[in-house]
Amino acid sequence: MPTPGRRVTLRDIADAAGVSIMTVSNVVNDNRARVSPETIDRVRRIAAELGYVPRASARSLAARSSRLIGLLMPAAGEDGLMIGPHNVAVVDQIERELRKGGYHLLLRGITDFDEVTEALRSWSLDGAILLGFLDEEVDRLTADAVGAVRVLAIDSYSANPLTAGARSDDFTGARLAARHLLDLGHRSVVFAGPSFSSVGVVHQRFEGFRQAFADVGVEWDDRLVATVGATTHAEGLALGRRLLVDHPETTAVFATADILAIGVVEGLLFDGASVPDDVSVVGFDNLDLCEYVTPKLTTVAQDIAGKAITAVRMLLDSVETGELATAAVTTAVRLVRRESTAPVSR
Amino acid sequence: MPTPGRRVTLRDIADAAGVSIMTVSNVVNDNRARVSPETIDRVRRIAAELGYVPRASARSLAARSSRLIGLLMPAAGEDGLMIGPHNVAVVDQIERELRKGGYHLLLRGITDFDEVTEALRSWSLDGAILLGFLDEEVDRLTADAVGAVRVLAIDSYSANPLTAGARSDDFTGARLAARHLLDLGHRSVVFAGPSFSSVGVVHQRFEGFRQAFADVGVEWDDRLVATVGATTHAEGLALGRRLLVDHPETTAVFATADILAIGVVEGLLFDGASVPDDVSVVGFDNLDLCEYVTPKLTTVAQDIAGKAITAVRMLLDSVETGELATAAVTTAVRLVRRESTAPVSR
DNA sequence: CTGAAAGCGCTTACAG
DNA sequence: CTGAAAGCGCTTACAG
Repeated sequence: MPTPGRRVTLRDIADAAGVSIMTVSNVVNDNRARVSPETIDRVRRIAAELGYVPRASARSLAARSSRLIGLLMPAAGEDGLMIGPHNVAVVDQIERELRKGGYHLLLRGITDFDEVTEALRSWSLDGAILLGFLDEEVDRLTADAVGAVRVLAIDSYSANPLTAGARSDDFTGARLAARHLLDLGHRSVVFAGPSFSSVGVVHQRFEGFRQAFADVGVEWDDRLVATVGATTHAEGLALGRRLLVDHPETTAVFATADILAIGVVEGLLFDGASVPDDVSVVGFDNLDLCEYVTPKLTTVAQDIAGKAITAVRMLLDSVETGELATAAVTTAVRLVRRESTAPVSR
Repeated sequence: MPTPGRRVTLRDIADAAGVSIMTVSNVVNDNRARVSPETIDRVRRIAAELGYVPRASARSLAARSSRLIGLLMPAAGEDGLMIGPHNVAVVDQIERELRKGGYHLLLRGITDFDEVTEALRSWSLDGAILLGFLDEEVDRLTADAVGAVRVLAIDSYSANPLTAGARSDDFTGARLAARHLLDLGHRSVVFAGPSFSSVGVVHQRFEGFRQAFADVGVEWDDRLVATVGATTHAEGLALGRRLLVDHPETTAVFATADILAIGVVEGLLFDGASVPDDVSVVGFDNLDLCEYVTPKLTTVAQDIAGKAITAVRMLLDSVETGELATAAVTTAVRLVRRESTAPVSR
């Protein structure tokens, strides 16, 4: 039983076992080679009896390593930080993978990118994962700013060598989606997504989309880009409603996110168009949601778990070996055909 | 500029400013009364120049307080920890509210409830929030297990005085939903939800549901309880498909979660029934998803943000005053009418 | 208003 | 295989 009022320390165990503090430390840290088996057993038993839990702060201070990994995400003032189901799945996987490796996760919303330095240093993080930042923000991260903390960005196309991480094969995903529509006979295909000047992911998807047209030797009309202010259901809805007004010849839409695609579908239906009979729609992400809506959404599936797990492994490798990852790792994507796409009928 | 290779400490600032470490400490911690204005200015300036960031581990070790709050959630082996959009919204709000208060969030999945003790102690957490545990697990938490850590449970009906937290008014929510259906003329209303022997939230919803029938003097047939193994779309779908076989007289369903309700709707539609013409369906939570499905789901809206913010405030109050909250706080709910409910037609 | 000293609980060379 | 000592970077009484 722990002494009431005070927590059990190495000292208590050392006294009870008649050994030095450092021997107890060696046992607790599994430096087996340095202690005799009998001592290990005795110390172990006493530690368990006393309900010993090491103080992470003391450990962290003395060892200059915290086994603490930060997960940093942009946080808008009032909107909070989870920018939708995709990131939720990523966070989920990251937490589990870290826990498996004996690390803890510090979750931190970042309002101003300059807070990153403070966030990285205050808890002596061993490493940090950047999720959801713009490439240009990631670019700005200097060796000075990160100090000894290993940093890795997910879904980033920044060339910053400090942050090489994991991302999906966005180029191929969009190419598959567009090719699917082309194979169904569609030629007037709208590309719907946020402005991609600063978002590498969207830019890659745009390039993959165009590549599919080049692959089959079809000219694509640049005017069929539909830019949305944000990747939201509401923006998709608005886009869907004006789509056949702005571009009456449209027979298909590729949206850079499921949530956007679902809004587009609803907007089209709202004004009497039929999906997929009049217009086919393809999304990106393969959220659970795709199965719940009518028609079920054809989309590009990312291997979110694979991406997150890869990121964590890269980071922990880097933390444990001291070496930086040399290049970003790309995880596979695949097309998932459902009910929102059909052969062109016009 | 920080000395390369070594982080700036109080010592560095003290030397540069020609004062003692503890004076710097006082400045950094805003103990203004104890230092002259000129000294404060000088120390501040030097600290900023040097890019000083306090080491949280050293601070935590010395001060016996960490400004670190744990968020503990059940984690299934392979399924990860986020049990759906509701908890996501809660996590989001909690993180922001903690950050506003100058605290950090440690996110931790719990595989075995006994890990809670270790989780609470290792990082010298100032407090912890329990999200998604069973009442019986919360019941088991002893003063010994929590030690000096303030603990608070969200959505718990455990009577454990150590964990009094915040929850929605589940009773009233279900009562409103059932009353809505009764007002539309429905009498054969199925109650669909997980087994509620051990889940207080579901139990409360069941009681509120029955209260609505009592309110209007209508007898409710106990056989209309449909128990699902888990609150998932798949379980809802299966339930929806067998509903009119098992209970042909059913004209309405109240499900304890939106995701379940949406599955039920799809199951009903799949077998040719119409929603709401043949069967009305009401959910619970008011997820964004309710707006995306067809028909849009009538549901009970929880004030998720309010619940999360209340929880954080209660916890920080308790941490800062040293006093335990005396009772759980209940946040308001309201009925949101959409397209999945209509007057009874049979 | 300011400082010297002790201590928070651990790990890390180093010596035996 | 085991231990004494120093130190990680901070805060906390205490004394002036």
